[in-house]
Amino acid sequence: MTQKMNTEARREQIAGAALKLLAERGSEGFNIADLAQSVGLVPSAIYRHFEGREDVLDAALSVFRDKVYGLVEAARREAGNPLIALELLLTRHARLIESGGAVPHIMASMSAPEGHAARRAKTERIFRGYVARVEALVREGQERGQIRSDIDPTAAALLFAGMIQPAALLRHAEGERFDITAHAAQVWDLFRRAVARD
Amino acid sequence: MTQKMNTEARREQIAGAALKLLAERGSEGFNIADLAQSVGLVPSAIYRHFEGREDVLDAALSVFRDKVYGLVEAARREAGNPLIALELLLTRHARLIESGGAVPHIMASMSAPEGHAARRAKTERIFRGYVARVEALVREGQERGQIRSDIDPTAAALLFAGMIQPAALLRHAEGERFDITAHAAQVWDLFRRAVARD
DNA sequence: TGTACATCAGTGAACGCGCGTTCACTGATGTAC
DNA sequence: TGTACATCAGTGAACGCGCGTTCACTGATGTAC
Repeated sequence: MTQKMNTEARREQIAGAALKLLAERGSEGFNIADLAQSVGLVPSAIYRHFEGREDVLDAALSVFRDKVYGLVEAARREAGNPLIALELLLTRHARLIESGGAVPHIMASMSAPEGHAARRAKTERIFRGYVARVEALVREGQERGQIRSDIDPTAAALLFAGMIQPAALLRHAEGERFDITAHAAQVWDLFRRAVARD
Repeated sequence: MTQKMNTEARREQIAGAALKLLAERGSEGFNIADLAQSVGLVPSAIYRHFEGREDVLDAALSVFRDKVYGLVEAARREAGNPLIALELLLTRHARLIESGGAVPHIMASMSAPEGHAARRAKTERIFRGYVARVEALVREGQERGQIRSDIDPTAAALLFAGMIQPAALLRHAEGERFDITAHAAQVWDLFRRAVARD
């Protein structure tokens, strides 16, 4: 028998493993049997800690949310100003995708209309929260005079969010041959030229 | 009994209906029973015209490809110059999403790693073909002096592809309240400023 | 133009696989005395 | 510190539903004569 763990620790472990599987295979390919195996358990053991598949997905989404929001916070904290924070954030997104984080893929897969309505709603809430945080950075940049004041912060934030999305798809398609970090740098130049003052 | 049709006509009809369902529900939510019902047939009748579910999805992807490539061609043909062609293309993407075309959603759903490898490969090929066409427009713009020559056409094309993607997600989340056409106009301003000469 | 026949799209019942979920049981862990 | 007991995480067999797929049959359509 696999080593026992108290249910809180197990929940966290399972939710983390679920997010990893989700990134690799999407919500359609995600199944309880593989999840259980990835943490060294038997499928039925999952039900000691979660009510069911949907409950696991919900927990994985929470882990995802904390991770992504944490990325924004870290960038804001570490950078001296909003524009550099955005650049740093983009670089880290690129790195996350490179290491298999598959952020856009998770977003798309979880917000797909086939799933439970609650799951979709939560995914969309997470996305809106992300956009709102980027928007706040843009506003701050405007106040500090780094970003042109005639720009709509929402539009800029959505453009920012879209910068890595297509690249992630290409990355999947072409694998190693596609250099996502180099791409991020080039697209950042374009973005900067679009929004920066001067 | 439903009116008989020759198999070629039925195939086209079914493939079109499949694409519509795909846009509404994603590949996970797509099932043979609903597809059959949407064309007024019984599930088993689908197998008169297709080898199986995967074959239907393949046909739907072909319809999708022709539709999207057709959009690019039309924009190029109707516009006087590359920059206007891109603007026109963006507007039409926005309109397509508004009317439920769900382009980004189909891309994401069909390229998800859970499906048949062949299906994923085809989706990625379609996407690359799309990017290549936009890239060609960018190059043409550079030759004509409309677009700055120090810009990497691939980066510009990928940025272009990303412009409507996040908006599509928000559109799903917020529904009518989110004006995708207005968003497209704002983001176009940003894009134009990033790539246009002067 | 009318009749006989072949073809083939559409039907509905049945099958079977995958997979999420349940349940009675086990045995490890930690607590009470 | 040692023993008895309660708790609870982990197990494996079994169930059942959804859904893609098969198959023998039907009857409409179009062609040959």
